[in-house]
Formats: sequence, C-alpha cells, structure tokens
Amino acid sequence: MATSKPRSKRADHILASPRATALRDCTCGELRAADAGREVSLCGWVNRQRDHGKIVFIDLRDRYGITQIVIDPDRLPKDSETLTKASEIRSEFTLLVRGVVAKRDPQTVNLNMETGEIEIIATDITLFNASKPVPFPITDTITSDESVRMKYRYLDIRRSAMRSRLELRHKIELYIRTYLDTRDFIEVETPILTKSTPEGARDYLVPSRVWPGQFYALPQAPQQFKQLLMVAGLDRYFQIARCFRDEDLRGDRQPEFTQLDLEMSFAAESDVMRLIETLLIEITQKFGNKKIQQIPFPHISFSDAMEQYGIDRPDLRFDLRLRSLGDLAQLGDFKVFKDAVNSGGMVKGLRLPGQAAMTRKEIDEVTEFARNLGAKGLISYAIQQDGAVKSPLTKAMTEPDLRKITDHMQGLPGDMIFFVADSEKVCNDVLWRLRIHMGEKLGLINHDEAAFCWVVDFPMFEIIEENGAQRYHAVHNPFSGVKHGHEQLFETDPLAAQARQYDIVMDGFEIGGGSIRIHKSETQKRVFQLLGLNDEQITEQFGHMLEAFDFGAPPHGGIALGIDRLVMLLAGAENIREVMAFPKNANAQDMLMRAPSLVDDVQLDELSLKVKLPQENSKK
RNA sequence: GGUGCCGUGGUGUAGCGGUCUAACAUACCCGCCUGUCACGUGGGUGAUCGGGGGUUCGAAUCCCCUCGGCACCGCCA
Repeated sequence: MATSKPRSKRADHILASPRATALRDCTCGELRAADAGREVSLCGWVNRQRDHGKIVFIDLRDRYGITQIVIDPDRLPKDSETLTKASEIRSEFTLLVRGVVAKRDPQTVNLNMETGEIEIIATDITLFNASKPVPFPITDTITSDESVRMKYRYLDIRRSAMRSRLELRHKIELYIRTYLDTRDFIEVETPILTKSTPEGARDYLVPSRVWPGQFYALPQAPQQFKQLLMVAGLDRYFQIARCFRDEDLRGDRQPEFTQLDLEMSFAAESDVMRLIETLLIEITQKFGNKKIQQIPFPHISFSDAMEQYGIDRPDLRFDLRLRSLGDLAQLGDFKVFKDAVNSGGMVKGLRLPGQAAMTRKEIDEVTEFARNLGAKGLISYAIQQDGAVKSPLTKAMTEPDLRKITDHMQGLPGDMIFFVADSEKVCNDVLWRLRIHMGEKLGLINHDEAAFCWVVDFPMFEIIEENGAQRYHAVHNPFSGVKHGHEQLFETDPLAAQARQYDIVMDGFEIGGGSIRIHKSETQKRVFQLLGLNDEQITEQFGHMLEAFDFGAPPHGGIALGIDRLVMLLAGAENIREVMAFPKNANAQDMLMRAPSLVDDVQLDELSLKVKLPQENSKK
C-alpha cells in the first residue's frame, strides 16, 4: 500500500491512517504539527465544550486520544450556523467534525496533550447523536459507586482507565497466543455444554430440551478434554478458555472467568514450569510496571509455605515469617499455651521487627483484628531495648524461659511478637492474614515489585468433612499424578503421598496451578477409589477417561493460569471486575443486562422444568 | 447462610440529637464573555437525607427491621 501514489493531500492522509473509515480520515489521537494544513474529518465524543461567547472550543475524544476543535466565526462563512450549533453541544455528544489542521500559536500550545501542538479549525460539524447528562463524569479521577458504574458499564468503559485495562488484557492474551504458537502449541476449542462432574465446585447446569430431565454442565475447566487431546496425540494444546463455577463471589472470583489452559505430552514438571516462568517473566517485563523480585522464581514446598507463611500462596513481597513455638510452649505455667497444646493444637507467632513500642490501644486493635478472624485472643510479646520482655507470659514463665522463647523466635531488642495459641488451622488462618495486614499497615509491601514463587510438594489428599463423615479430597484435582515411589503410600498412609503438582503464586495470589497427570488407568482408578467413589460411580462418571488411558495415553501434564487475576495484578487493579468488560456483582447478577431473570412458562415447558421457589424468601 | 463497612440533589462529598425550612463542588437550565484547555462570570432548578418502624419535646444524626452496594467468613483452586 505504501507504493501507490497519493492523488491529493486528503488521499494521502487516508492512506496514512490505518484507522480511516468512510466517515473519518484519522483518529483524535494521531494528528501532530507535521499534519498542519491538512483537511481532515474526525469522529468522536465531546469530552468537554468551552463556549467563550463568540469562539467555542470542543475537546473531541475517541479511543485513541483527544483533539481540540476550534469553532471560530472569523474563519467560518458569514451565514454559517456552525457556531450556534457548537454552542449547543454538550459533553458526550457524538460528532463528525470537518476542518483544517492548524499549528497552535506558541502561547496556546498545551503540553499536557499529545495533540497539544495542533487544533482543528472546524468548517462543519455534524451531530450523530446528542447525549443525556451522564450519570457520572467520564474522567479517571472521580470514582463513582460501583453499582452505577455497572449499570452504565458502556459509559464506564469510555473512561481511559477502564479502556486501557481492557487493552492491556487484549495485548497480554495476544502475546500468550503468539508465544505458545511459536512453541508449537495449538489452540483448540472445547465444549461449553458438557458433563457435570462430582469433584470440585458447584456446576452451572443447562437443561436439555431433547433429553427431558437431563442436564449439561458448563465446564469448570477444560481439564478432561485437554487430557483427551493428549491421548489424541496433539502433543501441545492450549486454550484461552472461559470457565464457570457456581460458587459465591469475591474480589478475585467471578462465576465465569478466563483461564489460559494448556497441556503438553512427554513432559515433566520442569518443562511446564520453565515454559510458564518464561512467559510470565516476558509478560511482566513487557506489560507490567513492576520489577520482578527474583528470577528464577523461588520454589517453596507446601509444608514450608504453611509453616512460614500460614498459607499455600505466600506473599513474598515482604519478609515477615511465622514461626511455631514447638515444645517451648510447654515452659512455665501459661494456661493458654498449655491448653492449646494439650488439645492437639500449637502456639505460633509472628515477629514484627521494631514494633515493641506499640501502645496498649494499638495492641488491642491488632487483637480485635485477630479475634474477627477466629482467634480466641492474641498474646503480645514485646522485647525491650535491654532485652527484658513485656508480655502476659512474664507472670507464668521464668526469665531463662523467656530468653529461650526470644531466641527461638529470633527476637531482637525492639521487636514485637504476636502469638496465637489454637489448632494448627486457626493459628495459620489468623497469622497469615495478620501477616498481610501488618505488612500493609507497616508499609513493608513494595508495590513496585512482583513477587512470583512456585509452590511444590503438595500432598495428594486432604481430609475433609462431608455430612459429618470424613473422607479424602484431592488437593488439586483427581487427575494429578503421584510422585515417583509414593504410590505405595496409597495403601499405607495416603495423606503422606505427594502429588506432582505445582502452583504459581504472584504477590500472594494463586494465579495458576497444574500437575503432571496420571496416565495409567489403574493408578487413576485407585485415586478415584481413595476419593470415595465406588466402581459403579467411577465407570459412570470417569469411564471414558479410564478407557482413553488404555489406548496408549502418553505421559502428560499442564497448567491453568487465571488470566483475570494476572491482568488484575499487572494492571494494579483492586479487583478482577476492573479487568472484565461486563462482570457480575457480588450477588452474581449482571446489573446491566439484569441477569439472571425469570423466563416464560413456555420456555420452561419446552425444557420439562417446573420452578419450585424456596418458601418466603423468593426474590423477585 | 453469617459478620462488617457504606447508602444525603444527576455525580462526588460535608453535616453525626435542636441554630438543617440540609451545606459545598460539579453537572443541568437561562444570561454575559473571540483563545480556552477542570475556561471565566451572573442568576436559577434540583435531595425530606435508601425504605419502614421506634426512642425523644425534637432524628439526616440514636436503636431495631428491611432493601441495595462492597469487603470478608462459610463455599470455591
């Protein structure tokens, strides 16, 4: 296209701008001083209109920028109505402006604008559409109530902050596709209408018209399909896939969300991890404005993460660590500690360097915070400059005992330690949140840093309580492979068996997880049995997988990355909704479309469905 | 299902027991203004304080219920 000769200035410009359309020659973000003299037409929304009585300025905005339009009576025909028209224009009107690009006088150049050296001397304005006063200003500085933003999401997205987050998301997804394509991964679409599976989250169900009383389920992840694609010999698959889970929402959880799902054959942990680590490094360096704390990403075992951070997704942006007191909790005669240990629990502490001078009031606030998280209380332990300890413990313990505790906790003069005495679960639950809370409060978190880590050595199973009975539950998913030599533990001590699982954590968020899978039907069957499925259930629910494995399934493994969470973190957004065009509110409703909604009885009849509302609290 | 925070003109906030017949900014409407760029300037419309009940001589302000939004727990990888 660069070879064809422009016939005129105007034609030249049409060729120059790839975004020219039948209605416009260029966008509101691209004209510069060099374009002076050109006759152009621009389309966009009125960002602001300034009426000076005789002369009128309009800042015209589109996705690409803002350009100032000048409506000057001295440069219009005498009988032109353009000035009158311009004076009646308001914010968010949609216009077509024809005019001539002019260099601004040096005094009137606006260095805050990318197009600030020029302006368009309008010759004609066409109004595509007027706008009612908008429910909130289309600016980035003013935040409006989120319910209003959601109801008028199409206006919210006009704001450059929203728009640039969606652009960022697009760029990242495009980068991922290219990255994987060059490594021979192919993107394969898998069904949205699929089969309900027992493990995992609650399914979204879709009734079948053709098969009355039967249901499809929306996929929680394309897990089984991607494994079947490996059996099919596709070798390397990926998909930027929509996933659905009918569970309650959080800031980082939506009922439908997007995963980068991938799987590769003849691969070990190191292959998947290297692939993803390189991808994450490139994406962060290219699109994020955060420095990666450590390359290569550190690996932390599940048990170390739980011991030192109280959670399997540690936020490594700051270096506070938890430490359990062990046998030292038995020293002296401190009832709270002894009771916790005697009832099978433990004592665990969080050391806050240099915080010994916290006031009574501050300590009470922290204690209240811990109580709200389920702790019975918090035992403070302040180490004075002279090494003496100020703590409720002093009444029940000797000075040598306290010294042992100080040493064990690696306490230094001036430090404050908070102890929780409870079950291991409560200790960890309270302390990991307290750790984050204090990290934030004390300004220890470096927000310009991205801290990635791999969490490995997960157990295969955990015990969960279901209807009063205890049973095994897969920590990751029932397809995760078991570490070499750990199969025997299935028969002796299943909880000790470790999975070939790896989670990728960024800034304390789990942004992905995967595993090398089971590819032997016998092993897969044994896992299902341990998870409490009988032979009939195994055949009914997973027979197709077992059968597939028996047709020469290759060793394979993969990972799924939470795209929404990743983009959220790279964009520095507060929650996942900020990086989704049309998210749902905390009650899983679409505030713009007003979904979910009632449907016609005719539709229900076709599906052989009858609605039975819960008594009393049926929501209209 | 539970806990917490929030709910004042279109929007963002102030007021937190009487002086509130509710203040400020912005938006909106009517004027004036030829160089602004959050234009300026004069005037004007607009909320009974999410809804209901209660306490009190008196409630936007205190209490209870309820609705809505958000956060968190349960739930969920």
